[in-house]
Amino acid sequence: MEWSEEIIAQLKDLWAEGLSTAEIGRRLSITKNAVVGKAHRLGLPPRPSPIRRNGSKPKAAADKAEQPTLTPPASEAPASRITAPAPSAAPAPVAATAPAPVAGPSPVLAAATEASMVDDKTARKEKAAPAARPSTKPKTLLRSISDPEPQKRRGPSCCWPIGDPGTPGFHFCGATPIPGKPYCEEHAQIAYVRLRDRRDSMA
DNA sequence: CCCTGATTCGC
DNA sequence: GCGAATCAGG
Repeated sequence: MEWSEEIIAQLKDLWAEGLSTAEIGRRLSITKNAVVGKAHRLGLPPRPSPIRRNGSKPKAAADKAEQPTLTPPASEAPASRITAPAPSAAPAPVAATAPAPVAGPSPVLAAATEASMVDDKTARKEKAAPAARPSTKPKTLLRSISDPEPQKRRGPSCCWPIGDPGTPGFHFCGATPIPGKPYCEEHAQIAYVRLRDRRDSMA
């Protein structure tokens, strides 16, 4: 895997957005392990992990246990864990039960509601979102998120990866993104889709 | 079972 | 440096 600057930028971006490692991996056509591994090497902020690895050492490395003569004072900073709503795991507080106000052009709520209903377990087998990369599904999905700062320099542009990262033809969408998001409206639709249906719809 | 992220360790 | 294998919690 060639971790070009672009790819790394993408990784950081997606990581900062709170996407799951597997999700990021899917987007970049790599495995989640690669994502996690790279993220660690990059020193990206760890995510709230369900597990705590200690005590049990499966294989080797059980010898270099600890250095008793070295105990740096734990001056840990207050862990400010932002509860960034993971798009693929925790849909934003969209109006799930609110009947979409038919009055105005609000496909947003409708779509969002629909997406919210698509709960895992129940619909994961259903191809509710066969969204691949360059898909064009007229669906608007917005997410309430305190913008994680997409790009700063120059005009923001959609950074949805087109093609496989690293390959010659690879490029980013470049369209004007939704405010607060790294993707344009078109790609935000498919970017924030849940389910792993995507994986077989890719490439 | 599915998901998740973290760590280890051979390459 | 990389990431599959593995671990481990939900």
